[in-house]
Amino acid sequence: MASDKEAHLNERAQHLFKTLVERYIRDGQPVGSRTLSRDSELNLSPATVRNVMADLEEFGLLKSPHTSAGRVPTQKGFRFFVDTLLRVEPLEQAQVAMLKEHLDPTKDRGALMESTSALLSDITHLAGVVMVPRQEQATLRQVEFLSLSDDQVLVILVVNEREVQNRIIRTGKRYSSAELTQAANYLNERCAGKDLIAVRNDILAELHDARETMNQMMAAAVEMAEKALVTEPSVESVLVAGHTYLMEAHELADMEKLRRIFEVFSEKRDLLHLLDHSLSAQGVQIFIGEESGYNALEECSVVTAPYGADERVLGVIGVIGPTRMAYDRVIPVVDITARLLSAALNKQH
Amino acid sequence: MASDKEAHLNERAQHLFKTLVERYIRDGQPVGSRTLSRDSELNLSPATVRNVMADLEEFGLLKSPHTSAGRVPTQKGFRFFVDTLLRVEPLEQAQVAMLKEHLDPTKDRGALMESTSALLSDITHLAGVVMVPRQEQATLRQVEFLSLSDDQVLVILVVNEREVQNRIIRTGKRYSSAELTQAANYLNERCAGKDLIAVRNDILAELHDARETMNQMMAAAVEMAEKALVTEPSVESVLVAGHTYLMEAHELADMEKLRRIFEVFSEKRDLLHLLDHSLSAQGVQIFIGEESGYNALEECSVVTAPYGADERVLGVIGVIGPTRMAYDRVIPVVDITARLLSAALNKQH
DNA sequence: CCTGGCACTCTCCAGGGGAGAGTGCTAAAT
DNA sequence: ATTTAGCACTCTCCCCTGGAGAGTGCCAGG
Repeated sequence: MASDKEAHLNERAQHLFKTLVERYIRDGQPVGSRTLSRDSELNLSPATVRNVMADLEEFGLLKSPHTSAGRVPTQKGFRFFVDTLLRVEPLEQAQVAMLKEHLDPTKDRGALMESTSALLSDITHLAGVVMVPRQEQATLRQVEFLSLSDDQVLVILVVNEREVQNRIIRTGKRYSSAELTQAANYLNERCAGKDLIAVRNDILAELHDARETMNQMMAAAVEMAEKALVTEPSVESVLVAGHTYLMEAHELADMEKLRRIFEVFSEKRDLLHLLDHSLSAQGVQIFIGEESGYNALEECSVVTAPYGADERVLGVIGVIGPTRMAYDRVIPVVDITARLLSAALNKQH
Repeated sequence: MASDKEAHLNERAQHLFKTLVERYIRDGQPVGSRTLSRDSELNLSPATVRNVMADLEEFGLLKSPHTSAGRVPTQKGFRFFVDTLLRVEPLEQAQVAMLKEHLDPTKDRGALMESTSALLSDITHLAGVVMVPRQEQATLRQVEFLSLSDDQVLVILVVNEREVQNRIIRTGKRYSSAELTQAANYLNERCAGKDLIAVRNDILAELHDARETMNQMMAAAVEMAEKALVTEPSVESVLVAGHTYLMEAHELADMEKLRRIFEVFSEKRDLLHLLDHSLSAQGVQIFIGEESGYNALEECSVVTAPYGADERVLGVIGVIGPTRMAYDRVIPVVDITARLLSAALNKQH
């Protein structure tokens, strides 16, 4: 078993492997035995280092691009490095302060999310992504109806204290503005403070149980609430910033590869699906290469962390960059940013 | 004078130039005398064609990448081609139908704008951009206030019939929800149907003229209206779609050029500024290469058209792609799309 | 005024070394 | 038994070269 063998990697091999990966992350070029023997402070001859490297290659942690080109970590190698060798640097105080300043709880949610993705990419020089809260976890605060034309009504929902959603629904008949106000009042009294899902279930139950006993006003309220709440969460639920940083990455210089990566960014569906995996995780999660499940990202890594408020997970933030990224710096950035974002959201009451 | 000389270009030279540009737009490769003599149906020998080409080069309409590589239109050449030689093809009926279907007036404005940029890029295989209406030209329909915390109030503005804006303002004191409702009623009665700018001016005038005679309620209304309306128009006022198409363009294969172009897309300010120029134009406008005023776009062309509703220009749509683009197809697409978008917006009452 | 012919120029590509980097293996040293 | 030095070997990279191909400019003749 490979994992057996890994367990048998002696101290020295691990140390050499670690310095090799660190060197590779710095320079982006295959590391040879001579370089490595100098870099590691073990005073070993290149020949000895070569032997160890051969072993590491055997274990699948290293590979060489070609016969005489030094060695490069494999994906498995990066995984091993991240899991057991990596020691992250704590974030500089100045950067924490900077993050705090920008993640100002008085901003509305949209602005907070924008700032977050921009911050992530600015600090890490990678692409920053933010999955914004899904609507299901939204508490209704107030609802407002406004008649537009014959059969169209504009619905304004205030949810989660400071977030406004609006949508246009088609109703069966024309409602007067008095009727609309009444319906809104009815819903506000009855449902304010409830989760949107709960509201919807209530409404459907009502529709089913008491159809005949409903008065005109309730009927209107029910019809509109039902229509307004079935609308799916807006697809606009992923933000990407700074993808141009990826164009500087030497290992992604191939236009075709890059195009496929950018296409993942445009296809928000895929990105959402990817971030979904991290929703239930505890803290920072790392997907190396193919682990993300997307061919287009086979030379990329994704570092994510969930964020939330009131003990409830709301969404995921993260960073996408070449597999060869400075994990020791990126991980704390994503981690702290998620915490500060959560804190900001928590203060929004 | 160059323009003098251009005027003296005889029929034959113009014809040859036109076919050369068309050929170059098709293939993207320098056109030689032999090819051109075959392509033009003039039955001229390559040698004759060469003489004409030498003249055209003299006029600055053509240039050759190097001694033995055929010729390519210059920016000036493209300008001449577009201005006086180009004959646009009318759009296929199927595509018009497709556009009509997607530009459905029952969508809200945001969705319409999204669709427009997506359609532009899908049809032309270039980057589609849409400048969304600036807020100044917004008619207030209804306003709503909601108390958030001690000194924060959520303001919801319904403008232009079906568009909802919201922002959070800080007030000097805490208002009760009764006060807020009163203030909202006051404003709704007084200002519904007016332009936001006008509303703001009204409010400021009121503040100045009658400070002492104002009652409590009016004071609240005025304070909030003032705060709510000074907020600048959202920076989110440019949409870009399909920029990955540019990665397929052979002449933009250089990563550095491409990065600079993509940076223009990210810096919405620049893009806005560029589109601003077209706001006052009548119909389709074309910027070739440096004419756009951005170095990053020196190998690109921009084709724009303003759109609007009720005789009023609201914004600009357009397409950005390599200078070598199929103008005869792109121009009508941008033109018709702008018209259909305007029509859709007009129907939104 | 057009055309055929011709010398010329320039790119592109394939092939050939040489330099440099790095490896694997073996045999000696510790 | 592990480490090391030495050596042959294998790649890539780069530069050079030479030939093929494409296209040009110019000139002289139709």
